[in-house]
Amino acid sequence: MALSAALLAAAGELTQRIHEGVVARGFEGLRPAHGFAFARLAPGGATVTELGAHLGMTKQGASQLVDEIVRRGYAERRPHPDDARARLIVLTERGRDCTRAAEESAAEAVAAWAELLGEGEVRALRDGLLRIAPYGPIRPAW
Amino acid sequence: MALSAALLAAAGELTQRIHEGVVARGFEGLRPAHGFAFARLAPGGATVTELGAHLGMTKQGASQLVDEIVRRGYAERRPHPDDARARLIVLTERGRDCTRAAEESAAEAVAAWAELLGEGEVRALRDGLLRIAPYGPIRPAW
DNA sequence: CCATATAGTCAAGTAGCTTGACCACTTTGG
DNA sequence: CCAAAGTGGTCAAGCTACTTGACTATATGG
Repeated sequence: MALSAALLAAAGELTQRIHEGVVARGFEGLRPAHGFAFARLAPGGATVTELGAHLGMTKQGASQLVDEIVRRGYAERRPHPDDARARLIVLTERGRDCTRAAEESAAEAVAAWAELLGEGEVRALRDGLLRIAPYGPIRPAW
Repeated sequence: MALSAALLAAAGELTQRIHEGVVARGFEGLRPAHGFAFARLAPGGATVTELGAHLGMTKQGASQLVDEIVRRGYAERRPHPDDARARLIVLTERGRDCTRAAEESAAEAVAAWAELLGEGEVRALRDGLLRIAPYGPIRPAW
């Protein structure tokens, strides 16, 4: 098995585990894509257009995604402090709870790997991946 | 940035690069999901049901995907040698060319990483990921 | 042989996007 | 200061890649 196949398989596995962990902690009706939205919203919120750029989709698509998470109580639309056209999307308390749940699930998955590989090798993995992965908009893995 | 985020970002980046490489080599109208189908079909073909299980979708969904790649000349449906109900989906010559193009693109991306990390570290990355990634059906990364 | 299971397809429905049109507000520059 | 162009957001319609449900053809096990 090649590096590329292993990487994609590991990413798929991780996504699945995070999602299962989030559901197990009582947050339903969410898809993995929402997690990336939450991550972008968590530090201070974002506009719909910024969110769309981050997720690699149109602002209309992002707006629909925001509709969903607002309807489920994870976020809310506030007037933007500096621009009357814009709205600042911010997480609610429930949204922050859910974000923490996702972080815990991710940490759990990584901890399971640490048992297989050992702490040192996990750190090496992390460092290698960090040097590979560029910052920027999220891309769907497939 | 955490390991999990780096892993997902690297996987997204890789998928994007493979896809770009495949397009650059003249194979259009394909999505990343098709690559996983090709990988399953390459060694001796598979039935629609097997393909669906591998891709984590229903047999109807897999059948529609097969319709597409057959229409574009990448695969063909043959009678199954042992079971008159079933059909064996096999890659055409063009399908095998496309599979090779994808492998080349993946190798190119990995080679670029090797320049950043060095051969040894890439091998370490590969080994670590292989010990993490289980075999089994493909899961969408999100 | 007959009952049940399995492979595949057809048809209709759905979710999650896209594109296009539009309004509200902001920025730019003469 | 104001007109023109740009930007943020939404609404509506359409599309695509799936899903579920129903069905036919073949296989399998008692």
